[in-house]
Amino acid sequence: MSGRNIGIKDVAAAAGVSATTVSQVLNDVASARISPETRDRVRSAAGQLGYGPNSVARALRTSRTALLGLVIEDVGTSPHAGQVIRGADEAARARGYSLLVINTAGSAGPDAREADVESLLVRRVDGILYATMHPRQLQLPANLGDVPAVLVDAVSAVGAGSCVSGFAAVVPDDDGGARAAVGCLLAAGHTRVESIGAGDQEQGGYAAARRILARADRPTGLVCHDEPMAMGVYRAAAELGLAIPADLSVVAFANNHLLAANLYPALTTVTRPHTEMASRATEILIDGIEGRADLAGLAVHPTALPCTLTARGSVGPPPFPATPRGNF
Amino acid sequence: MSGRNIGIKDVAAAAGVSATTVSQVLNDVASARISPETRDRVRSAAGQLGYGPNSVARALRTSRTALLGLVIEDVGTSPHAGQVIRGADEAARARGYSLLVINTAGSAGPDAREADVESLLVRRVDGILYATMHPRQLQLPANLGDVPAVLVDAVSAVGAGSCVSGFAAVVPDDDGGARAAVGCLLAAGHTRVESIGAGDQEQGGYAAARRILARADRPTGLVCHDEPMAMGVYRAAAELGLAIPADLSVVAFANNHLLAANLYPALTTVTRPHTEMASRATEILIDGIEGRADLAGLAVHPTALPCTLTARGSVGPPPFPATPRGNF
DNA sequence: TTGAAAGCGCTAACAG
DNA sequence: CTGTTAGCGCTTTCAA
Repeated sequence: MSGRNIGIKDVAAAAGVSATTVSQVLNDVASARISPETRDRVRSAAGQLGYGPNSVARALRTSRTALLGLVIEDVGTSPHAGQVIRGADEAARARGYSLLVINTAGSAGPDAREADVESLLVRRVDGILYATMHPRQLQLPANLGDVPAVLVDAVSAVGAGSCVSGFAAVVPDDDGGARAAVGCLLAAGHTRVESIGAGDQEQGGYAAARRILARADRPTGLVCHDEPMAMGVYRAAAELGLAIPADLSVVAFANNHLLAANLYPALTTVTRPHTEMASRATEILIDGIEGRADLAGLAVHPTALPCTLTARGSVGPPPFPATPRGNF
Repeated sequence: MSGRNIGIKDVAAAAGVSATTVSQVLNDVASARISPETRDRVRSAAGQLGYGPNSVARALRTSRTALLGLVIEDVGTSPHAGQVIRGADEAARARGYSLLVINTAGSAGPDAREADVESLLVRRVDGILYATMHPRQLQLPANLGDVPAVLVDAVSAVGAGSCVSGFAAVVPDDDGGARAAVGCLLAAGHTRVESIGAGDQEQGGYAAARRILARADRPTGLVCHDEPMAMGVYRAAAELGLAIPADLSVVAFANNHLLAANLYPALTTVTRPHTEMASRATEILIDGIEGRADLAGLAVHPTALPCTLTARGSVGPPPFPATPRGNF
């Protein structure tokens, strides 16, 4: 029942004051000297009537919408787009902002990207979060510069090196994540650790894993760059008679909790902090909008957030003696 | 450079006409009689100046924001929240609307849900899409009724039966999906088909699968209610020496393409049409907002959209003779 | 300590 | 065929 159609002047009438006073009381205007009694009267009248401000009118007047645009790649395909949205939503809400979300194809060209941003600018968003699904350099749409903007998971191709025209960015500390992955294998006692990655994607890493694991000097620990690879490794290991983790330990960069937890053995993962990156980026953006932070200054170096190692069942001590068992 | 700060009167001045004329030309107002020459002059002036309408001012004037609220459960946890967002985004954009997205915890109580909706109402959204992550009856927040609303993946607990207070809803045709799942097993020649579902969730269905597959009269085809169960079945089968699909065929309700495609053998799935449900719901909602459809009328029966069977590698003909091999 | 007045940019009656 | 006028609900000088 909260009256969506009663306005400031209804409250004013009910409280026996002017609209100005209502506005000042309800917005806690610092410079306004208003007696405590009046304040009470206004507030209770507002409460009584179920008054809620009309954010559209306010936006028109102040030219601030408290709307944040979120451009996000491949929502619905990528497993972690949702985490980005959640992080941004939480942080935005905590500071009184709302999220205008727009999906963009990872494959989209510059024109389409510019149109996506434009559709947010038309809405007069106060700022834009630009999230990509894989950490990378990005050719950004030119109109992104029309409002404060922060990148999530990507760094500006333009800004790299030339500190001047870049955007503030929040990225995962992949190097640290890789160190953590290798480190957990070393800590378990492994000495022969390899990684299979970007170049080995046929059949989700299965072929590469077959090749690697068939070698006499095969590694006892493997770091995978994503989930499909880990699954390929599991399959290859099973076929070669190698048990995980008894004969082979596996760690993977992965964000699909559902998958990692339900593999057998459950997959030890390094996860990128998508939710945190998004909420951090959102806070930076809002600070920038509100003049609490200098976005241009922050653009010089991206903010890197640590990845998290989640130990599950796929890492154990190396076999000893470390002789390949083969497929008998 | 599209001038975000040049207004209708700048265009009017440039074209030598009044603001009214500009507004009418640019909005193609049907009742306006304006000469073609004037129209041209206005349009080219607008183009020249890079004029874009101020949607905030327009919203204030017309009390229509062209904003749709999307309340969505467990973004970031659920694998298909993204698909819902994508479907809604596409449909909304196609009709000139934008999406205000808000995440809500699946576990949230009525008060929190009401607050979530309230935060959208404050923004003066023209309508709300309310998406849950599992098809089910739902206790809806009371204030959802304040604007046109359509449910995605859920039906109103209130509206069930009593056609009066319900909301229009778009749901998956799970029955049809189940028939398709069973049907593809029958078509492959199976005669002993079972399903493992809601009651068997410990260890993702692994325990249930062990039990079922150990029986002498074990089924040769299994329908799983979700991905973790399918993974549990794969594991149980492997341990019991049952090959998929030679000894056991598996179909699962699943939306995680990444997972299904990378299991070995790849998992045959029945997928719920989340993207289509969302875009359909969005269209219905917009039709309702624009007076082209009667949402109350649609509330009587939810719109059910068909699930899709994707044949991958986990279904084959049953073993013949169909004798259990056991674990020798 | 409070109120009157102006105006954000736009649209919609109504007059010409 | 086109322009004038009013006003959406709010904030913000400025004056009282």
